[in-house]
Amino acid sequence: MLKKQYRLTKTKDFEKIWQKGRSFFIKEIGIKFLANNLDCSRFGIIVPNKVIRKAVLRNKIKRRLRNMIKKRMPLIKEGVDCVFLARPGIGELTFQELEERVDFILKNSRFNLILNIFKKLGIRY
RNA sequence: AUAUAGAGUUAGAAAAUCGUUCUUCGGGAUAGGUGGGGGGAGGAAAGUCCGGACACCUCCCGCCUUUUCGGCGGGAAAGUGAUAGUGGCUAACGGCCACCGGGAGCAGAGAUUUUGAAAGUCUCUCGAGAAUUUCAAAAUUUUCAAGCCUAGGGAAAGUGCAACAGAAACAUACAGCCGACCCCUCACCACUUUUGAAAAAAAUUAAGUAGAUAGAGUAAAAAAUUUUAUAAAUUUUAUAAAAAAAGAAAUAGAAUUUAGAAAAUUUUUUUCAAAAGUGGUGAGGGGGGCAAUGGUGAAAUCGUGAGGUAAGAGCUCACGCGCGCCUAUGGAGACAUAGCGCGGGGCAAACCCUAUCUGGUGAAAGAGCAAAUUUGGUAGCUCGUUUGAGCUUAGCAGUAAUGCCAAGCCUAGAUAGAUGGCCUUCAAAAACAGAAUCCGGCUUAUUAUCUGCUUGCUUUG
RNA sequence: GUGAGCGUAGUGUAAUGGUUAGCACAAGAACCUGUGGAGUUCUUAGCGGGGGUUCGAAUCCCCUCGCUCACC
Repeated sequence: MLKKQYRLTKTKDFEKIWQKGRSFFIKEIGIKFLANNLDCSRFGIIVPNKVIRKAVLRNKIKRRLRNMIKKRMPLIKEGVDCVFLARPGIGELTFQELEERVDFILKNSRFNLILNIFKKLGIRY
């Protein structure tokens, strides 16, 4: 789990992001985000009941996404609220495949979600 | 020892690292944060098919306080819905336990049939046949241990339903059978009565006659007289009785005597004809009796057999089945057995009736704190919330479900919702699957391991 | 968490407990036409699954699977 300050907990926040946020979707996964006025970024994960029927699988995907986010926390820009949305087909992916998809979303530099610290440091990501 | 329907147990372990939640401890003035220790999904957490706990609300009753408000205790009429063998268990249940009834039916056992083998017996054509017994196999069938299935009140309150087929689906009609009973018609037979005809016999009358013939045969009858009696007149008369006269005579009557008809009438018998009546037989019709027969169907007035009857029928009997406001015995009871009686279709998972249970709403119940913004209240936060119909072990009661009691233990509590990522070893780490107020059941999904009541087979004693 | 409804050929849909589950479109074959379309004729293919009640179940009852909707 993320710490509480990095989590989105209120229904209103979700609604706000859903209405005003910008989005990017691929087949298995999508992301919506909106700038907030805080120092840190907050994250939420949505795995709808209709996409995955079984509760065990649903929890598993949440756990995996949480872990991935945790690993990439330092790379992500501050002051953004992100909501990850699972889409049909995500249940058949392995851990590595899901990791690739998440990286693909985050790397999409159109929205400058990932900081350019790597470039500054000279590390190739 | 092995296999096993069914039933039950367990649900990974150890190690490293990154990370999460609850709790506890440390330093710290507090908060935030940080460090150490400990705990952290299931047998189904699932489906939501039932039942309860808990909370509030509605209505009614009682008590307390009271102008009211309110507090405590008890209860749920109708309706709706549910349940349905008996007894027990339970907080409660549609659950569980034990039993009862019903069903299907494996093994086993019995019976029948067939086939084969063996044994002795009998027969004769002397190498075949016959039946019997024993053994084995197969088929059919009966009874069926253990185990399995069973929503199992009421069809002797009422309504309703049963396609097609069938005469007919619960009401007795139709076809049909019968000809016992009643009525009518026809035919035949028998009997009785009446009438008529014919024949025969007998009797009566005719008639001891007619008529004919042939005999026999002699003194009777009558008259007169006398006597007696009676009656009337008084001499006599009448009647009756007796006696005598009367003989070869009197032409001695063919008077007498013997034999002897017919017609007619009546009766009986027989035959024939007609009418009426009675009875029988046969045929037909109507009334009547019957529900056996009708082959269809899932189901046909209980089944089979015998008696019985005009024909038939539980009409009677035997065996078997069913039912009961009945009796006895056994049982706590369902019920069982025996007797007695009845007389006998199905469906209530069709409506319905009976009995029992059921007031309503669900954690989005409910209680509290409370920002911007003073009251109230909203956002939000906290509680409810995991010490409970709890778990483990032992003892006692009970066939069991379960209950009582003792000791020990505390064993998830999240709230965008906690167990994951990477990696090593244990052979393989898996299947179904994730708590959301809690608990008891049911149902469904599913893997591996273990136990082994029962049963089968084998071995040993 | 609570409540309601639905499931029938490839698709859409009908049905009183009782005929061989009907209809339309689609699919296939044949005919027709110079060819195609249209048309005509024929064929294929079905009650979500399991169990029960009943003589008989798509229909009644129970369990289950799947789908949809409503409340918040």
